[in-house]
Amino acid sequence: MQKTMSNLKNRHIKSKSVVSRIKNEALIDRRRKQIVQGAVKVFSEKGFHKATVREIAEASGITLGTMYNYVRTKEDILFICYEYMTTILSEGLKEAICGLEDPREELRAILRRNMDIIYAHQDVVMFLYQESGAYDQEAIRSVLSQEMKYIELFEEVLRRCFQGKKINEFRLRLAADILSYMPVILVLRRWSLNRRFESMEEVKEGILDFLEKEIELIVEDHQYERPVKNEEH
Amino acid sequence: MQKTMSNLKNRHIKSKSVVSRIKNEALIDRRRKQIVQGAVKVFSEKGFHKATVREIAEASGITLGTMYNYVRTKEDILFICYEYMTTILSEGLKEAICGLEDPREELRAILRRNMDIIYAHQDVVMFLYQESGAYDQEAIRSVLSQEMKYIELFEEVLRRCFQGKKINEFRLRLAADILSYMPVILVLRRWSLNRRFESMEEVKEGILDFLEKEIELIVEDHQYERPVKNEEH
Amino acid sequence: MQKTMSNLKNRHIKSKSVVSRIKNEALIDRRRKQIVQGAVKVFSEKGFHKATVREIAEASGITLGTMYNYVRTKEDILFICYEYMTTILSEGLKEAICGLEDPREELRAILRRNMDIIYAHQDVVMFLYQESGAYDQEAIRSVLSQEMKYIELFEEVLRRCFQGKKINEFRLRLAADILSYMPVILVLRRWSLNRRFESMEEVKEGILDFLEKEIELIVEDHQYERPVKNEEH
Amino acid sequence: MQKTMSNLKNRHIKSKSVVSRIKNEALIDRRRKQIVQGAVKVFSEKGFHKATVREIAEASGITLGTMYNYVRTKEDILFICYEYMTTILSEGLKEAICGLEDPREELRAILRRNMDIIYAHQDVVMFLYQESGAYDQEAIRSVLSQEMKYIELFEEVLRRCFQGKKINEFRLRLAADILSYMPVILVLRRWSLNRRFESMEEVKEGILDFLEKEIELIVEDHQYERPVKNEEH
DNA sequence: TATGAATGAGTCTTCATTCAT
DNA sequence: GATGAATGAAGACTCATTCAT
Repeated sequence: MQKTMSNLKNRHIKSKSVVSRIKNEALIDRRRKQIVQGAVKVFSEKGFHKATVREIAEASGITLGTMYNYVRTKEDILFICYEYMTTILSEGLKEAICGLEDPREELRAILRRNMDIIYAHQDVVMFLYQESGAYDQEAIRSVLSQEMKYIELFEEVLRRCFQGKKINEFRLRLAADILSYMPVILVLRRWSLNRRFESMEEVKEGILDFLEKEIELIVEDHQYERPVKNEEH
Repeated sequence: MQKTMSNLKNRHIKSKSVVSRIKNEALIDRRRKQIVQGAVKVFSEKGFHKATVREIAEASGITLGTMYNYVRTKEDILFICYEYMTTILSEGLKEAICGLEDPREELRAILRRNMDIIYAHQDVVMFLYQESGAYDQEAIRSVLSQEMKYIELFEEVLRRCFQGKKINEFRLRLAADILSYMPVILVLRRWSLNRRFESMEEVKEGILDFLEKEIELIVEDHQYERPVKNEEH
Repeated sequence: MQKTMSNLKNRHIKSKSVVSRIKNEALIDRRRKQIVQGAVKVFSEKGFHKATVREIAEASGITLGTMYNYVRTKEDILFICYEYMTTILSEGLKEAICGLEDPREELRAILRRNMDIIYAHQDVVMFLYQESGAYDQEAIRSVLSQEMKYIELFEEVLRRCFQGKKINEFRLRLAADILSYMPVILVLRRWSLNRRFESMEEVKEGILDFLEKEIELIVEDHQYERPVKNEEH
Repeated sequence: MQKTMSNLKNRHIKSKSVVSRIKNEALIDRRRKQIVQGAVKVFSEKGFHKATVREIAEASGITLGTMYNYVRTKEDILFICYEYMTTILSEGLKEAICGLEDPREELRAILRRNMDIIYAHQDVVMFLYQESGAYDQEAIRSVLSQEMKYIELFEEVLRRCFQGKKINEFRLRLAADILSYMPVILVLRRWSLNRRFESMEEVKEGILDFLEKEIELIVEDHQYERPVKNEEH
C-alpha cells in the first residue's frame, strides 16, 4: 500500500501502555473491562475532573485499593477508556467494510458506520473530547498516534475509491480529515441539533449526504459517481 | 424576515449575567477585560481545572481578593471568557458582511471570517470546548442560547443567498450547523492537521472550498453559482 | 449602703469604651444607634460569626467605610449591642421600682420587669449569650463588671426587703444571682418551653411564683410575707 | 406510666447521625472518642468558630485527612461533642438513681448528680451553649429532641415523688424545666459566681437547697416532706 | 491479590480591615 | 466625614495516592 506523505512525520511515536502491578494477564483484562464500564458511566455523568477515583471504583464493582492495582493514576483510567473507544471504532469500521468489493460501497459503509458508532457512544466521545487536556505528554503522543491511524483508514478507503482517477492529492487527504471529524458534530453540537431538528436520525442522513457531496471535490473533473443506494442502515 | 421553525423551540432562554460586588460599571468593564486576558492565558496553558484562581489573578495583574470582587466563582471566570469569545465572533462576523450587497459575497465573507477568527483564537476556542462540562445549569442555558444565535446567523445568510430559489429547507438549516461547526476542526484536530499538512493556511482554504461545495446541496437542482473569487483575505 | 464582700473582689475594673475616629459626639451617638439597630437584626438572624460587617452596615443604612469610622472592629459592634441591652435593662429596672415605697413591692416589680424585658428582647439576649466567647480580655472585664452591677441591684432590693429581719447573708446573695439568672431560661430554653407549654405567658407567671417561693429561704425562720397581689402587669 | 401532654408535641423527631466513610465500626468508635477529647480541649479554649479543624485534629492525635474520614463537616465535630455530653449526662443520671427506692431520695440524687456533672464538665457545657447557633436544621431537631428527653427524665422523677398526692400539673412540669436548667448557672455565670462567693461548692449546695424549696410548690398544700439528709455527695 | 484506612498537599472562597479619593 | 475598591490572611474541605495487613 502506498505510503502517504503524512506518514513521514509521525515516526517514533510510541504507544503508551498502562502498566499494572498484577501479573495474571487474564485478570488484568477482566478488571480493566470492569473499570472501563464504571469509568464511562461516571465520566459521562460528571466529567473527568469532577469524578473521583473512589466513585469510579464503586461503579466498577471493585474497591479503591484494587483499582490501584490495575492503574497507576486517575489519568490511566481515562486512557484505558480512550483505548476502549478506539478499539470499538477501529473494529467496527473494519467490520463494516469487511467483505465489500466495490470501494464506493466501502466508503459509504465506513462513513455510515463511523457516524453510527459515534452517535451510539456519544457520552464517551463527549468526555474524551472534553478531557483531552488531561493527558500527559506520553499519553498525548499515543492518542495522537491512534488518531492518525484512524484518519488514515479513511484516507485509504478514499484512495481505493479513486484508484485510476486523476485526483487532487491534497483534497483527498483533507477529505479524510473531514470525513472522520464531521460525525463528531452529533456529539459536540448535540444540544443545539436536538433543538433545531426533529430527529437525530434525519440529521445523520443529512450529514452523510453532505459528506458524499464533498467527496466529489476530490476528482479533478468532479465526476465522481455515487453508488446506487441499495441498502438502508 | 421569515420565521424559521427552530425559533419555536428556543424561547424563554435567559442570559446568565455575572454579578459583581463593585458598583462602578466602567471599572467592572476594565477589570473584566484584564481578567479575560489573564484567564485566557492561563486556561490555554493549563486548562480550566488545573489553573488556580490565584494564577489567573496574578496573570490578570490583580490580587486574589480583587478577583473575587468581580466574579463570584471560578466558573464565572470561564463564563466571561466565553462571553468575550462570543462577542469577538459576533462582532467580527457582523463586520465581515457589513456593506456587502451580494448575498453570495456575504456568505463567502462570513465563512472566511469565521474560520479566521476561530483560527486566530484557537487557544480560547480549545479550552472553551474542553471545559464546557464545567458550566452549571444556568450557564449552560446561556451558552446554548448564544450558540443558537450564532448558528442562526449562518442560517439567515444562507436564506438570503437562496431567496427566490426553490430550496430544500432541511438542507439549508443543516448547512447552517455544518458551516458554523466545521472550522472548529482547526482547533480540535490541530495536532493531526499540523502533522498531515504543510501549512494551516492551505487547510483553511481547502475547508472553505468544501463548505462551498456543500452549499450546492441546498438548492433542489444543485445549480448554485458561486461568486467569482475577486478578493484574497 | 453596706458594702458587700463581693465588692472587694471587683476593683480596678475599667469599663471598655468603643472609640471612634469621628469627633462630633452627637453624630457618633446617632450612628451608633443605627448600627445597634442593624446589628441586632443581623446578629439575631445569623449569629455573630456568620454575620458579615458588610451586612450589618447595610442593615444599618450606612456603608462599610462609614461603619469603620464608628467602630474599630467587628467585636466592637457586638460590644455596643451589649451596652445597648445593658442600658435597656438597667433603665427598665430602675423605672420599674421608681416611686414604689414598699420594698416587697419593689422586689415584685423588679422581678417582673426583668422577666418582661428579657422576654421582649430574647433575640438580643440570645446572641449576647451565645457570642460571649467572642469578647477579648478588655471587653470581658467590662461585661463582667456590668453583670456584677446588675446582680447587685437585685441584691440591694432584697436587702431592703429583709431589713431588720434576721437573714442568712449567703442565701440572700445567692438569691440575687438566681433571681437575675432565672429569666434567661425563657431565652435559652425557648424551643423546649414552647413545645412543653401552651403559652409563654403562663411560663413567665410560673417562674415568678417559683422565684418568690425561693425568697422565703433567705429569712432564717422562713416567715417571709409576700405582698398582696394588687396589680396585674 | 401516665402520658404527659408534652409528649403529644414532640413526635416525628429524628435523631441526626453523623456518617463516616470508614467501615470498621469499632474503629469509628475509637476514633470518635479521640476526636471528642481533642475537640473539647480546643473548643473549650477557643470556642467553636475560632478553633480550626486542623487544630482539633492535632489535639486528637490524628491528621486532618483522617479527621474527615470520620466526620463530614466541622459542625459534625461539634455534634459528636454534644452527643458525648448527652451520654455522660443521661448515663450519670440513670446511675445516680439506680437502686434507690424512695422517690424523694431519687430526686435528691438526680439533682445533685446533675449539678455535679455539669460542674465537672463546665467547659463542654459552656461551648455547647455558646455554639448552639452553629447547628443546622437537622442537628437542631436532634438536639432539641434530646433536650426534651432530658427534661422529661426530671419530670418522671418528680411525678414518682408526688404519686398519690394532689399536685398542680403545670407546676410539676415547669419544675422539671427549672430543675434541669438551674445548674447551668454554674457555667454561664461562673465568672461572677467565682467573684461573689468563696467556693463553688457552697454555691452548689445553696442552689440545691433552693431547688428543693421550689419543689414544695408542686403539691397543692405545699406539704412536701424532704427526706432526711443522710448522705454527703 | 484484595482491602480500606491514613495521609497531606492543594484550592476555592470568605471577609475583616485599610486607605486613597 | 463618607465612600467603596483593594487586599491577603486564613480556613474548610477534597481526593489522589500509598501501604500495612
